[in-house]
Amino acid sequence: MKDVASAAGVALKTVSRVVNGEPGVHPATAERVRAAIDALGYSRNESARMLRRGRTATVGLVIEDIADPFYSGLGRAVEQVAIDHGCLLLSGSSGEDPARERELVRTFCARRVDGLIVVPAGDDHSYLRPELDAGTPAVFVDRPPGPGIDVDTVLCDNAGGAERAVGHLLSYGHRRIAFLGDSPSIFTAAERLAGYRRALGGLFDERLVVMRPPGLGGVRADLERLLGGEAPPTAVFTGNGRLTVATLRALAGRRLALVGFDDFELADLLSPGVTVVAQDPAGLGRVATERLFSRLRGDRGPAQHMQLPVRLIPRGSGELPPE
Amino acid sequence: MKDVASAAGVALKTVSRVVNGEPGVHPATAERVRAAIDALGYSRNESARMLRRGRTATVGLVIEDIADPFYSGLGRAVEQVAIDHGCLLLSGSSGEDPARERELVRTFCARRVDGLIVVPAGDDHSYLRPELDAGTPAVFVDRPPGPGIDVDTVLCDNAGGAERAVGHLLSYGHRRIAFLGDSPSIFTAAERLAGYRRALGGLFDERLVVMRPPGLGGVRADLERLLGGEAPPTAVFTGNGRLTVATLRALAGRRLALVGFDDFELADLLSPGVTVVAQDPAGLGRVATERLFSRLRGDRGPAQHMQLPVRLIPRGSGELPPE
DNA sequence: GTGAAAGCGCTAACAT
DNA sequence: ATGTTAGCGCTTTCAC
Repeated sequence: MKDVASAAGVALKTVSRVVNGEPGVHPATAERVRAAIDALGYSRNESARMLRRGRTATVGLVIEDIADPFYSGLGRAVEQVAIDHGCLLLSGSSGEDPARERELVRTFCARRVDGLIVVPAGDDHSYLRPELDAGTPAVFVDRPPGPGIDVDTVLCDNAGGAERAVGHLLSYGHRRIAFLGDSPSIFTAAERLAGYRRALGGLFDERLVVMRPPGLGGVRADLERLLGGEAPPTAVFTGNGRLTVATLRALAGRRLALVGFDDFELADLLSPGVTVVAQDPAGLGRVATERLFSRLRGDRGPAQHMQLPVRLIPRGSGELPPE
Repeated sequence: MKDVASAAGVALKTVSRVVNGEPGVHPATAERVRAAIDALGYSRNESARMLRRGRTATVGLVIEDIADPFYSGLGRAVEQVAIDHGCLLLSGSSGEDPARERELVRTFCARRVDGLIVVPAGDDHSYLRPELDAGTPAVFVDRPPGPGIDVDTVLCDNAGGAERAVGHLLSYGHRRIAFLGDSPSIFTAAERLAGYRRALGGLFDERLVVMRPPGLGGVRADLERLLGGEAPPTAVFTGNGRLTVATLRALAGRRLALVGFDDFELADLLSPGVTVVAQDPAGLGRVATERLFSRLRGDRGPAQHMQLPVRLIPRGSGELPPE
């Protein structure tokens, strides 16, 4: 920049004005400066700019795993909104590990990101208190923060969706409906269990509920046990996309009514097509990031808690009759 | 930091030493400093550190679309290697738009990323010359840079894979094998066409080749035209994952032998299972990023051009006999 | 073992 | 319309 200034025969500040498109520079001078910039291949050092301005034009995104289609769809939407606001995205995967989540948030904050979008892995977020107090806004997506942290949240209607899924199966005559859910420590899994239970009412039978992390081996064994027992289920409700896929693999062609939470590519091409309760991952990301930017624009109102609707997509597997 | 120093009754430099774990600080002093840090909730300002050190501990990743499973798998691997080296990831999607690719690279360079991993969208990368000369290493993945830019590349064996795919269909008795590829301006599409052609030799018939961007409408029409013509193909080779899926949708259950380039989730659950030539997206990302870090470690050798193998996974659709 | 001073490259505030 | 000065928060260099 110093070089550009002397090459153009102006002061530093004038170069700064030209680079930032600030008014009050004579067109001829501006032209001279631009020529010097091109000749020297100068580009503004954003590190210095950030330091001086106190803003980094960066949003930090902590998600579970960018390679998971649900989260990559969410991430893409976050990226798009960030770019629309002139910000770049610093991202990291927590891999469902609270310590890693915390480490990522810490690192992002040390880099002074302007704001955070977090899909939390843990349930203690007291470590965020200082950052929030220091004015770094955070929006939690897909899952809420632990107790005592009152930030904006954007969730989907987990319980309602589960209720719809199970209601759908009930309406097709099923009375024994199993639930294969993720670990109950995960917020969404617990919510979906609650919706499942609410829909079943008196039909609820805890022997038909299995909750544990996905993994084909486990799902296969669980399914064999359920189907081999006395009074086996005639339908199954799977609590997330990975469990749905694992269940389809484990079923290996056996016909069993199934509704899954989360839509996934090719669900329509399987036979039968897989009936799902579809969330809108991109919508979650978009709404959350817009919320973040309205905080960055100065919104100091109380924390907002938004819930996005889900929709049931019948494709065949959820409309199979009992036995 | 100033506050920490005065709270602990030491100089700035001593705080700096403690924060960075540099030797030469009395344990008692260090303890006092650490106490002050905790009390004040201090955390090092990385922007300032970056400015001073000239290194940002950040890798820039430019890909086509983070929501595409191929690229999100690649991105995850890049992230992992970056983290293993203490770096964070700044990422952006180009959406197959050369201008956007260039803009992302420019922005990343202005932020002084230590290095770049690029899946290029365009074929003119002369804009990278100044950055490369300035010492910012770049590794191109999945597709090579345009002419005149000699950087490390990590590609997969596109032509060889296509040859394998078509050879597989030939060995099952097919003689009229169509190729549905992406736009020929895309490097991988052109390479796969070359492999297809090489495998067919004298059987090559340009009327069986359609190359254009994916999109269900187009694929459906192309397929109808191919299958409705005189001497229709008995098999089809699809040039990437999206085209494979679009083709499966367009086929809507009609049996036609098919081998696709790129593996995808659930390919094994369709009936018949979809035979594919599988790339290793995570491998591409990992190898490329390791290459980048060896450059950052000071490797000044000539540009390396790596090629990762692909493997054919027979699942049924590629083993269907003609008609 | 510890500290003082200079400066990374930029922008904000205040001249001119 | 343009320039000068100070300083963002840190690390580096060199002195103690």
